Amino acid sequence: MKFAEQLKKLRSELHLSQDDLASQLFVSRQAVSKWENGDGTPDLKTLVKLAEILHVSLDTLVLGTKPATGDHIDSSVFVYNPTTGLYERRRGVMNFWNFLAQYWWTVIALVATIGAFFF
Amino acid sequence: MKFAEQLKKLRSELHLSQDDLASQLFVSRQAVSKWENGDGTPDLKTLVKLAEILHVSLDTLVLGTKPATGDHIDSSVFVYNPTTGLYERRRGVMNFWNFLAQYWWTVIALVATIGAFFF
DNA sequence: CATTCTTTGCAACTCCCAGTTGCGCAAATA
DNA sequence: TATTTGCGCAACTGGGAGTTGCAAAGAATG
Repeated sequence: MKFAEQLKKLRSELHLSQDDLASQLFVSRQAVSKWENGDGTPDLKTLVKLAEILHVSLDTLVLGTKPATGDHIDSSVFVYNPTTGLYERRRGVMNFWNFLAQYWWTVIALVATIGAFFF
Repeated sequence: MKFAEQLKKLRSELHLSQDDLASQLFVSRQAVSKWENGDGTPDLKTLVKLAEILHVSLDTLVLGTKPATGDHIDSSVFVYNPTTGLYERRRGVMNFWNFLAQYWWTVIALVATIGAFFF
């Protein structure tokens, strides 16, 4: 059971703060602190999200063991594009404008909906 | 999250009763029943023991998949800073809600601004 | 140096839910 | 028919997962 150390190690390797993790997991920063200090463990659902964020298998995250090498695609790094039918390397950082480029319709809908309240 | 089905499947494959599992895990028989019916999840410590008894990896038990191969650092989450000479963290892929979590104030401002046009 | 900002740990509290006990119900098995 | 095995559901309880609040050590910034 190397979860605590693994978490701290993997998190620092990604240059993430406890706060960064916490916000992505929708828990408080102190919760993450407890996990790393062995003062508690996350629930299963959160644990799965953690493994995704840290890009490791559950076995690596919890036990610190290296998983057997396989030849399948890591879904956390590649995303399936239904249009092309291919696995494509995902984008990196998404800034505000990248976001708008992809979700402009959502924003419009949001504005329209909220705007409706003012009439 | 296929834990419930996986547990039931793996257990029956080994011809074990819920009672058998429960006694090995030092929990009540009904606890195992809840897990299989999706009415709850075991704690992390118990989960690890469960994977051992069932002779499967945590990923197989929880996700129904083989352990991920990509237990490596995703270089796309780093950017090189020529000034500091260091690799610094940058944010990964954002989904809609992650975005809102960080830019909710911007969205509010945006809505307010656009809304002003209607008055 | 003084002053913020960032990152983290610890104490105290709340309350949710994992686990328990108890009961009932089908199927086997004798 | 009785008995055993295997399982699910309702009701309850206690521990701990998560929270807020406070404080400290470094790192920036001026």
